[in-house]
Amino acid sequence: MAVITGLKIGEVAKQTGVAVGALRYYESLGLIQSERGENSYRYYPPETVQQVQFIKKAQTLGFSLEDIGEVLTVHHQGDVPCEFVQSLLQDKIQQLEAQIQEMVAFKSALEQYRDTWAADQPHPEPGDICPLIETVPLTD
Amino acid sequence: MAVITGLKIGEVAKQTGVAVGALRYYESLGLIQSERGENSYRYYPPETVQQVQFIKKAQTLGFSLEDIGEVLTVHHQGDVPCEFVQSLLQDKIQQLEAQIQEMVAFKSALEQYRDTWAADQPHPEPGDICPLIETVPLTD
DNA sequence: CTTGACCCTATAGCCGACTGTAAGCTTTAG
DNA sequence: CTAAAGCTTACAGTCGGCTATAGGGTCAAG
Repeated sequence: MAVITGLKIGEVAKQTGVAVGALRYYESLGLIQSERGENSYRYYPPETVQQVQFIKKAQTLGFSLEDIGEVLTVHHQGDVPCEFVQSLLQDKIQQLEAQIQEMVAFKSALEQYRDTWAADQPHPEPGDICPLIETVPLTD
Repeated sequence: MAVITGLKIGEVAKQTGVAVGALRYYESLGLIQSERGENSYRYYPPETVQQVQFIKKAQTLGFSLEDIGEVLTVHHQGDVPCEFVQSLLQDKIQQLEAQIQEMVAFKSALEQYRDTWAADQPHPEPGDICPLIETVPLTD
């Protein structure tokens, strides 16, 4: 009879700083694995601590849990997923750049409104709620 | 007997380009109001079209429906909410600026990783999933 | 033997702005 | 008259990464 060894979920939580509920969530997504004891407790192999830290590090880089799952899939296939990670990272950088550009443009637009409105109030028309906002065009 | 007149929800939807479900949602938040017929249909006064367009314009400026609700509250109190709108706008601009700065810093960090990793692969240690990501520090 | 710390499952809630669905009335066009 | 279009309520689902809760079982210390 194989005695089940390993870390209980609270120990993994303590060693990684990740909440117990989050760990169960990771497991539900297949990011980590456990063996079950007769008490139905989860017992994690010691390397789980490293794996959870890996997840945290990847999150630091802006990777979603889904991204991380794909990286781990590549890993489980016996490959070193570094190339894949690099392409994901490049994607993230490009998405970030695009978002930044959008936000900068949007901020400029808002500043334009702010400055125009500071200069002079538009003449209100009947039915207006705020004559300032009424000057904003409808973008269907 | 007062005959109930006004626009049915589908007509408002057609004239504003806002989905019927969204209009009902706005009404549930108190952003627009209707009278009910005996058939329990909503009948909107004609100015609802303008009000919905106002909501769309305010959304264009990045205002949440909650923000817009506050603006409308000021309006219903009989005040012209332009000053309030201007202060909201200024807040949005500042939040946006802060977010942009964060994203720029984050992007730089990612580019640093990308460039470092392009230069040379770190030497893998046993248990590593991706030796690249293992170089990322844990930020508890 | 009891108490408290720990574990389990299953479910709901959060954030925002909706969309989609089911089941059932009402109105309108032909 | 009938069928389609339009309206109603009420609720579930979406997105991501969790947290929180209820109602239990298990385990270690004193």
